[in-house]
Amino acid sequence: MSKILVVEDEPMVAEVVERYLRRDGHDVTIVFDGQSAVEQFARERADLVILDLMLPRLDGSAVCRKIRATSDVPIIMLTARGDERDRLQGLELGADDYVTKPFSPREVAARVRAVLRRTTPVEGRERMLEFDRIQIDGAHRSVTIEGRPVAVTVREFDILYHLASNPSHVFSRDHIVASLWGDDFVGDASTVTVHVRRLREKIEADPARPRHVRTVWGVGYCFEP
Amino acid sequence: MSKILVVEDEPMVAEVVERYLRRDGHDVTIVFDGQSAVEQFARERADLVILDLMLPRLDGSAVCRKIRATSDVPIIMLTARGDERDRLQGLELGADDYVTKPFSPREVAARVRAVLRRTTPVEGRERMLEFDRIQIDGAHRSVTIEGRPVAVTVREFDILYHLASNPSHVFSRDHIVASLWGDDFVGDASTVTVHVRRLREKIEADPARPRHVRTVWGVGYCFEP
DNA sequence: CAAGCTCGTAAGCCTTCCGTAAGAAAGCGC
DNA sequence: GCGCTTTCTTACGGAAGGCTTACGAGCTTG
Repeated sequence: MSKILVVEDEPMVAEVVERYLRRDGHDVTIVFDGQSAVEQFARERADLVILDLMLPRLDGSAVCRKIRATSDVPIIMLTARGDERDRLQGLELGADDYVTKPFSPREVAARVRAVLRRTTPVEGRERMLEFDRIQIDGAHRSVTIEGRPVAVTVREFDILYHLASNPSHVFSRDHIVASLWGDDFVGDASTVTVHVRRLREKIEADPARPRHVRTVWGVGYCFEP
Repeated sequence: MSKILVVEDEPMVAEVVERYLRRDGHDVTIVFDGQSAVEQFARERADLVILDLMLPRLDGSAVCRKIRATSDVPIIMLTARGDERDRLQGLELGADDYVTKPFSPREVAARVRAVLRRTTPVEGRERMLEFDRIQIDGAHRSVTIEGRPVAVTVREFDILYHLASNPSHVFSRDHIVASLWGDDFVGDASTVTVHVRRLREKIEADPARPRHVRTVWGVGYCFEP
């Protein structure tokens, strides 16, 4: 989904944050000190930066300034405590949001979603996904295969869109349910199976040997162009 | 559904939480102090731990550290508001989620569902391991050899990934079983042998003379790029 | 209100995978 | 080379996961 650079010197913290962000479908890179952060960002622009304030070699505020000198990338600061001075400093430096330690990784993931929603103008849910054989129009919620329009239902579209927005990434049934139905859905994840079945019936040439919506045994489904 | 260990010294709170979790179909064990928590966890691994921070005998952060030393089990912390936050600081992010008192049991149950949903689908390691001849993609759970995709099963992938994440390091069969199946696996370690055999059949040019997954006689297996 | 969709659930079937056991082969010490 | 241990190889029954189908509930449409 988005490329995120995490700058955090505590490996355990970095790893947990990474896990949660990956689970949201992001592409995560981790560096452990300020100097590496600046170099990594110069080498490959990220869509969002998560930046610890206390860092070895080059501290967070300096990193923030250096990045801000060349980019408007959204930055989320991790500050040591609920210290007002840190917060102000962070916002002054041009951070978009801050999270104070101790924090739950879940909270960070939520902030990331919020910031991305804010900074990625409407594009998120209405992208046009185009592949050789199949086009998926997020704005019109329509699907065409080899130029032929195909009628899919709401659920079918959501699943297809979700899978196709990260081609060849494997999503478990549970993940799909959580993403599309919400965390409070009480039902069975096997309902996804049925929707996928019906979806295949419509978009696959041979539903028994699916080409686009693949089953990864024991794991979940993935979309292949 | 899942085995949950609740560590909470206030019997009434513990009981209410238990009732709600049982209603979700979980298997609940309750202990009332930190020392018992560690012992109980050593005796029988839980799928998730709910851990009060204020505990007699051994406090929550110490319990968390002890558990974290041997396991990645998801932990949800119960913390009192305000004054407890400082103590959490030393704890950093050993926990996967926090709930602050006073809380509704309903909320705890919801968090449990959310955390389990996040942690159940295949462990969160998703690094890309790239070598000259072979690439192992943790996110896609796919393996390619000389550009050719190879279909491997869940177990085979887990073993390969585990070996390849430490190239040239020798892992004993028992170690592999413990890491991938969990300590409570009752079966024989020879099952690893069979999986390795099947894996070689897929990724080795000459399975009888393996190049990547080597046997170290009397010790175990190791991966060589 | 009837007809038509869509959705979620349940049940049975089928495929794939897993763990075990048992004999064969290979490596090691002597 | 000989006995011993460790690993390889193979086959098989059971388990787990996925597929398919059918059906009833809820909604929309005519």
